[in-house]
Amino acid sequence: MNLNHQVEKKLKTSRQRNLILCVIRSTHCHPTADWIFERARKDMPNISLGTIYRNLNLLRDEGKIQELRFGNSVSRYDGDLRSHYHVRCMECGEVVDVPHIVPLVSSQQVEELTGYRIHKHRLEFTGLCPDCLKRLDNIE
Amino acid sequence: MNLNHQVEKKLKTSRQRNLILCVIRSTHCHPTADWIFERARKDMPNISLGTIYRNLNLLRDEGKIQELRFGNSVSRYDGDLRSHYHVRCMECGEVVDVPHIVPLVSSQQVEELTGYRIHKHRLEFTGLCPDCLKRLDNIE
DNA sequence: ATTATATTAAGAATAGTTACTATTATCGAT
DNA sequence: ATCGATAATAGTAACTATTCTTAATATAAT
Repeated sequence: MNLNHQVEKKLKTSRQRNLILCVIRSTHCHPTADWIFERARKDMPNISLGTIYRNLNLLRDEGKIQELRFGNSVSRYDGDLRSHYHVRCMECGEVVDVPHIVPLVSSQQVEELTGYRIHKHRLEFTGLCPDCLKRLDNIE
Repeated sequence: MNLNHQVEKKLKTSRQRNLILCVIRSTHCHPTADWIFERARKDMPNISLGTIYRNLNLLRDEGKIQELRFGNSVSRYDGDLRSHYHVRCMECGEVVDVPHIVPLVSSQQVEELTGYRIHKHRLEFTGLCPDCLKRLDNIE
């Protein structure tokens, strides 16, 4: 839950964690843990899936990557730390960034309406990507 | 994926499914499958958890309930079909509605920027509920 | 270099959910 | 009311994504 009133534990560097970070930064595809695992083991054949997950959580807690969770269960990760939104295709599952959209959401309004202290919000769009749109049009 | 070009299968009524719908409509707490299970078995002691899940999916596909998926994996369900947003407490997990907020999001803008055909969007807020806020203030 | 501690690989464990199977309930047509 | 077709059920097993455990190894501080 990391509310900043606990002492930060010093992380030792590890080749595995560095590799994982490189893998994430080298793609724009918002990869899943499994995708990262497959990619990482090309460079380091006996890295383990547990190591992937543990370090993804560490990197997320350190603030070096973003974890994206969409409706359908699997986590995806993003090396782009800037706050931005995503669209996911309901057919093929592809996830892409929504560029340059201004956050139109007033957290302050929500705080006034609910009494909650708002820390963040998530906005995600679901629809059909251009390829799937075309493909489905051809079928009908 | 239900894109409306397949034949709808006719559903038969069942006491279990009716009960599940009643349970969901009788609360505003955005219950989880497990909560619904515990509540339902008071009326129908040997209803099974599989029945709960199967019917939640059926009711969702029929459009009679909404499935809410927040970051942390467990699904919650909502009998209120009107499009509305939610806030979730990062401490206790409570989920409440954000009342009367107007959807400020322009799907059309996103379509223009990404080429996707947008079907829906999800907006959810995360923060601390009034109770947890107070409790945490007392600790410090 | 030695010591203390963090990190690892491997695999078992867990949580939430879905699938399978034999039986029972529902529904439309007689 | 009865029949035949098929959906729904309870109970259980299987599955998937993730976390935990453990013994061995790597790293940083002395």
